Amino acid sequence: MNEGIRLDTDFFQSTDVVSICKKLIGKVLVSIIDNHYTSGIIVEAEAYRAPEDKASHAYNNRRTARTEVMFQEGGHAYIYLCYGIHHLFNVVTAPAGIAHAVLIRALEPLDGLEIMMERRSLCKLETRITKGPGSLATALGLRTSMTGESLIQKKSKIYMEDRGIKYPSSDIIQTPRIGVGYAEECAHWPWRFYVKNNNYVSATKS
DNA sequence: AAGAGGATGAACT
DNA sequence: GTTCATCCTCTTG
Repeated sequence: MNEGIRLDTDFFQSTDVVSICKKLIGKVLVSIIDNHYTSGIIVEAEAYRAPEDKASHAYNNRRTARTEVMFQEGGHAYIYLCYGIHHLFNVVTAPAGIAHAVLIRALEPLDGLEIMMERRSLCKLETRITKGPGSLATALGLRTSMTGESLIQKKSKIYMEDRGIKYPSSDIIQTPRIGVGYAEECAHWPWRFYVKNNNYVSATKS
């Protein structure tokens, strides 16, 4: 399992969540859940920038029991349930009080393939193992009950690291976000980044 | 107390 | 391309 350099608290404190989002492409997301080590390269992610972003759950600095963790300082996990079925994993960014977050939308799997296949009920390796935010959360064993967990502490069960993976900037594509059509003028903001020609990037609805 | 709807994915045709 | 599974959170009364 090829140790990399853990992303520390400084990485997540910038108020430029779009830049952080772009920098996360190529970083590795690791989880150690139920004693299983699993990881994958982040190949698709989206930035959410409250208070002005209508697509964010914390739009207009709305504070509820669910969104409260988004106001914590950068480096915490925000995991919530979507459509009653899917657990979606985000990293909170910016200093405390600023509710920015990055949604991880797709991974290229690295470690723990067997476990991930089992969690996804696959008998052979298919790209859909970690394609799409709900899929990757299932593959890594991430659940809404883990929302608020720190990714920074040494004992963290969820964290990110840099293993020196780099993509040419021409291979990092920037587009509008997926599934946020309700967000009016914010819907077309190009805050989604993904790796060109990567098979694990989720399909875009045309 | 009740109801609507959502940062989706899978299995269909 | 279409349908639908499925349930938590927030809003309203």
